[in-house]
Amino acid sequence: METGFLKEIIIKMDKEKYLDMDACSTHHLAIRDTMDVLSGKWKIRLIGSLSFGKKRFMELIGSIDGIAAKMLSKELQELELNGLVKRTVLNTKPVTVEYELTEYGYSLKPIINEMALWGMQHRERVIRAMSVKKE
Amino acid sequence: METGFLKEIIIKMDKEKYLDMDACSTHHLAIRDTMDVLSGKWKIRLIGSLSFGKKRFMELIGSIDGIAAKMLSKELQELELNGLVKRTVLNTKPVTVEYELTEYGYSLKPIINEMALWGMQHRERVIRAMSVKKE
DNA sequence: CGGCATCCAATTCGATACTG
DNA sequence: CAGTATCGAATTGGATGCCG
Repeated sequence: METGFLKEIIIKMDKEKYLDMDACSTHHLAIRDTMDVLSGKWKIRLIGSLSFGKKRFMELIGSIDGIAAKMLSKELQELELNGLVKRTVLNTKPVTVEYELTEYGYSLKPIINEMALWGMQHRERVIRAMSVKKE
Repeated sequence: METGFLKEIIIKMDKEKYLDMDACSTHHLAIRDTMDVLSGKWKIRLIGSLSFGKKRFMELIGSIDGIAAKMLSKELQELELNGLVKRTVLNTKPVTVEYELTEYGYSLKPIINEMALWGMQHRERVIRAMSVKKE
């Protein structure tokens, strides 16, 4: 887990990115990076939940309806790999683990706000289109 | 295809979204909407390519290295369903089809810029972490 | 409690062949 | 030219059980 953070990303770099830029759009690699970091069924909700403060593993399971332990574990690890989340093991018995957003995690705020704004506008647009369709 | 635009989104609405908001993060549904619209292996590159102007189907295949006709067709349809891309069939023989970004498509610009910015910073962060690791 | 291993289902992606 | 159809591979997500 020590070197995993780098290893995984290096693999991605070598595999299909960072080398085959075309002239059409020079930013799509960086955009994909961002999308990849946020991709996964639960990551947005996870970040949302942690944005209100530290939470333990079971608290997260309770606060995110429908998530299974395996997925929670997996997506937390991915967020941790990318430095967005900090994991702290507490000296209790049985073990307790606390998760929290890092400062770097909070740096996603502008993007997330942009996406929330556009998503809301998009939904309104869809609903408007629906009511037009009905007439 | 006439009603598909609405139908697909309505299905999504009924299935798992728009109803189960929790108190933790009230925006994650809208954020997911945005992510869903941009998800897919080629959509970002497609938008990037079309941001330089109209292109025909074969031009897109030529400008986006590695994409197969099936995927191009599929992702163009999804973008069209969401109103981001306009499709025009020209009266030629054989048929020619032109694709272009709509005004609405260009409304993604703030998000895409935000994501490109964060993605670049993230990559720099990773590279910096790598060189630290080497020492 | 906080996971991991295993197995299974669903979705996504790609290669190839075919059509008006 | 601009697709569709079909098949198969790969990735992703979920259910269950085990373990320290």
